[in-house]
Amino acid sequence: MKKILQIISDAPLFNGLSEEQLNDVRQISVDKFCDKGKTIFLEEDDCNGFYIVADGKVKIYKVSFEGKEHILHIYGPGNPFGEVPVFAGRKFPANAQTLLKSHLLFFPRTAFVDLISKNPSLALNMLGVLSMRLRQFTVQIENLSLKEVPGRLASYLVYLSQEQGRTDVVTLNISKGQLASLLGTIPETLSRILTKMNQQHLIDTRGRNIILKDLSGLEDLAEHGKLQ
Amino acid sequence: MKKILQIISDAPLFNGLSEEQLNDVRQISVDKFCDKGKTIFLEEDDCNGFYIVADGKVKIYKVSFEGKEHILHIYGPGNPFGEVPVFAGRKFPANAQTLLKSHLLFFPRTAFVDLISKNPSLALNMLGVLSMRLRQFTVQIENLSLKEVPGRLASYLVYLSQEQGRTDVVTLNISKGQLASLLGTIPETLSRILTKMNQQHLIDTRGRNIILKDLSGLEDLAEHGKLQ
DNA sequence: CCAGCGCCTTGACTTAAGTCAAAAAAGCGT
DNA sequence: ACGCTTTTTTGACTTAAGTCAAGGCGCTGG
Repeated sequence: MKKILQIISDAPLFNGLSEEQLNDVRQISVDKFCDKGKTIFLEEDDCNGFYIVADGKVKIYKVSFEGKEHILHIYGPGNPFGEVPVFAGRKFPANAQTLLKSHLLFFPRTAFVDLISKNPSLALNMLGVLSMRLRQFTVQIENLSLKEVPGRLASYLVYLSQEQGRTDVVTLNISKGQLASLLGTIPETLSRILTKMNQQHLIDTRGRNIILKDLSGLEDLAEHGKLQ
Repeated sequence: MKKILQIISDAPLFNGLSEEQLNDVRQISVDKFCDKGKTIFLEEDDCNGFYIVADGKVKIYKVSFEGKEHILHIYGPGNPFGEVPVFAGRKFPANAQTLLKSHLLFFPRTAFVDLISKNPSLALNMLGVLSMRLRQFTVQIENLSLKEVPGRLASYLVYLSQEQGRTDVVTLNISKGQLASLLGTIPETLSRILTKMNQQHLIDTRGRNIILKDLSGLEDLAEHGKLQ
């Protein structure tokens, strides 16, 4: 297990804080260990703080009335989540559950707000985090409403390629079922589209490894939003 | 034209600031007057500040490769927009255009960041604004991916009913074409669904006035996401 | 090595919603 | 009130993607 102070100082949210400020942050943090599949909070739950993933993986998701699930984010080490109700409204806007055995840091609301009030750079960091989220949501909404599923998948593959720094092959770090939910579709549809992309020599799927045979073709598809 | 200081002190973003702080805010604001249909900024434009609507109406929207438009927000007096790149990334994530002749206040990036650093309550207000936006986006994504168009329309009508404080009738303050774009669909589809809702005695459309004949039916539809 | 289980794929079918085209209705300035 | 534009509606048709059901693949553990 990494030292807590190390985890905190590695998190982008606390970037550029002084040793002393980092220690203040550490003081208010509370450890929380969760097994795989543990629900951390549910939409509409009252919130008294937010979390940072120290280790493991967490999904943030919405569920429809019929029980269909749409994954909004999957967060790994260093990522904060559940901050929205700290600053507005008090209730979580979505659900959170661990995908792996995880170690979380919990930051109580009032203590954290105090800290922010005293540290302008922490406030600016948090504004940066929320702004990045808004940017990502903007892209997600664009994808959902202006692109078809093949375009969304292509966007995701291009994103993975940048994320993983490779132009030849990418590795999915989630199951295809979860990927379908992240793209706003269902496993059957995703599977059919992967098959089509194989046929068109855009990619070559080898389980969770996807060989990018035509990256510029994928970029095109991500841009235009339609297959063929 | 309302006095600028009045506009500023009425905006939620500057809620609870002292007289002196409000004056500081005023000092850095720059007036901008726009005709109807004026593009304020385009996605990917470099940003050197954000805006608040003093008077008029502004749409924030994305455009697909084929030119199809999806409206993300429509903002009226008191609403800030274009804040994301002030705190992260520097480029606007979407486009902004006036829907009416409008009066905007522009806040230059560096001066505003200075102000925030000195005023913790301003920082917290801004965190609140961004958090509310994230909450709204979460709902939008839920609507787009987990509900069908009738469900989204019902949600919007219920929202309008709360907004306007009436349970009997609501008034659209945008055209049906714009509403279609806001709901992530096209005018033809929206028109057909309005007709269906009329037939099912959920509503009665009278131009831009919509009589809510069965509000609990609409709430049901908004929840379940399917018509019939 | 095989059984059993979850994950993924495939097939046949249904359906919500988009496209294209045209008509009807509503605004708007003169 | 008139002619003009813009917005909204309607109809016929196409299509992307969802549903339901069955089968295959690849694990892990006995």
